[in-house]
Amino acid sequence: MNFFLTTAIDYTNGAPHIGHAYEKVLADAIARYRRLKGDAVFFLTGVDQHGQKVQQSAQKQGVAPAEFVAGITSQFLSLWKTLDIRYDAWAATVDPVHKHCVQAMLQRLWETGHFYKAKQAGYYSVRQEQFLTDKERGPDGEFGPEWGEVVLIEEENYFFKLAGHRQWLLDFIDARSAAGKPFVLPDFRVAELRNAVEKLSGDLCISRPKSRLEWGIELPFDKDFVTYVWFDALSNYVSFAGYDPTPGADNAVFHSRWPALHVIGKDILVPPHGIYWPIMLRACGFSDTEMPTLLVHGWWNIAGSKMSKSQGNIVDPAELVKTFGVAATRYYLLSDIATGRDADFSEERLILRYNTDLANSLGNLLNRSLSMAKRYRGGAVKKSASPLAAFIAEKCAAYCRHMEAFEVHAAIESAWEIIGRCNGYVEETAPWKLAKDPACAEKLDGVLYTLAEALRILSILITPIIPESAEAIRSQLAWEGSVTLAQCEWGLLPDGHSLGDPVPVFPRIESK
RNA sequence: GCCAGGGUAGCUCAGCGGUAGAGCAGGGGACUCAUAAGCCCUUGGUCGGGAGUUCGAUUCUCCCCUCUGGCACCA
Repeated sequence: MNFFLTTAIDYTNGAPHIGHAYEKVLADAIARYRRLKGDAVFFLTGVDQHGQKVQQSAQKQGVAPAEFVAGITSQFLSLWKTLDIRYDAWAATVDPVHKHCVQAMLQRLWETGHFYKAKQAGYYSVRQEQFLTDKERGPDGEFGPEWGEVVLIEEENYFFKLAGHRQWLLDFIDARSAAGKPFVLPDFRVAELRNAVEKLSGDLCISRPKSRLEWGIELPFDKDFVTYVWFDALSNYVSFAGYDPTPGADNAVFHSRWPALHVIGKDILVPPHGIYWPIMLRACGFSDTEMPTLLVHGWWNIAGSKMSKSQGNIVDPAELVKTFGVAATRYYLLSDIATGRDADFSEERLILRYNTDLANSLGNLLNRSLSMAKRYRGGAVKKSASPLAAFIAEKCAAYCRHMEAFEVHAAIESAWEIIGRCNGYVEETAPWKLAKDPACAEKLDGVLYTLAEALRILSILITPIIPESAEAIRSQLAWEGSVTLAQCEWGLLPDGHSLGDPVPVFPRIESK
């Protein structure tokens, strides 16, 4: 089965923060799970490099936009490497492939009458170089001093007709929900989107005159304009998957991938992904069955409040990895938040979860198991049946169910129930006592094999969460078999298999 | 103002008609294979406030307070 998932593309105007990192880690975990399952995964992520703010920031630094963007982009690329994000394609919007696709899409929609040119009048901040809406007005109804000089200007722009699609979109959203395949996940966000669609009025401005913004993709039908924001950003999901918008084009490769699961933050559900995107696709001729699904995640708050530059509470994920390691960072981001909801970030909590779950529970289980196998049997295990096999199979099934529903935190819990059960099993069977009594030799063999097998299976289950550590565990188990969900079957460790030496995979973080 | 979702143990949250659960933190214990890890037991809550429906409500209904999103509006 083919599985296509994307993340939002990050705006290259500033350094990545923990929110960017969370989204990619979440998507990566889902992608890795589907690979384990045997799906042909196409995982697309990238950066949004055009636009006003980039142009301004570049100007401020006295460099060309392309150069500025390359610098920030490299920060993202290096972070994804650090975090073990394994994507299949990289969407950078300055890419010529993307540019061609966007222009072809614009041309097609222009020719089919989805755009019109109109005069727009409004309050414009010269300093910020943007139109202001009533939202920007202060409590006194005036535009605050942060906007500088505000003038009323008129400007011609191109608009995308949205209003005519309102009823279709409502029906589509309802139909998907009724079919048990909500357009938006978790489904509590469907109501929020529906609400917004109900109130949909007016069209979408899709251009900026070059006199005001040069750093963008030129409209193919009017050289004086570049396209602004959404036709540039959203279309990355199709342009980098091989889509050719030209009517009648052969899109076999693209269609083998599409439709996608878009992993996005709650801030960009309404209106871009929930309204503009499906309408853009429809205008391009996509049918209802060719519409994507949106997986909307929540935010990490810092000490209860939003992360923001002005509050100076931005958490740098690269720094986090440097201090605590990839495993601690990924594990924390995936386990301490319920998909779709918000959570509170704290380093204390990260350390706690790491020490409790990784070092004490899983790490110690591996360490004590290998140590006993080595001490009592020279590292060799004898294949045998286990009283834990059924329990483990049950938890594997629960793990899969949760992963399929993108409830990664719940899947992690299922895996950790196996660890808890194994640690309890060690206490119940007390191998150190069995080892003293030659009559218990067979029983001891059974316990040691059970622990080794459980750890082998666990190493598969945690692969999507902490791939590097999973590999380290397999290496200590000296297991070189393939790593797929099918390998979670009990009893694949051969009779007489020789385990490796115990070395702590998750050294405790000692905090003062 | 409107829509949605919260307010349950010190903390993070689950439960959702029969007077409450988990993990972590706190307290106690037995053990020793292990990263002073693991295991067992345990303290702890008038389930935001009020009214109603019910034999019975944390769980359903209504009102209020409060938090979080989204939308709208105004001088």
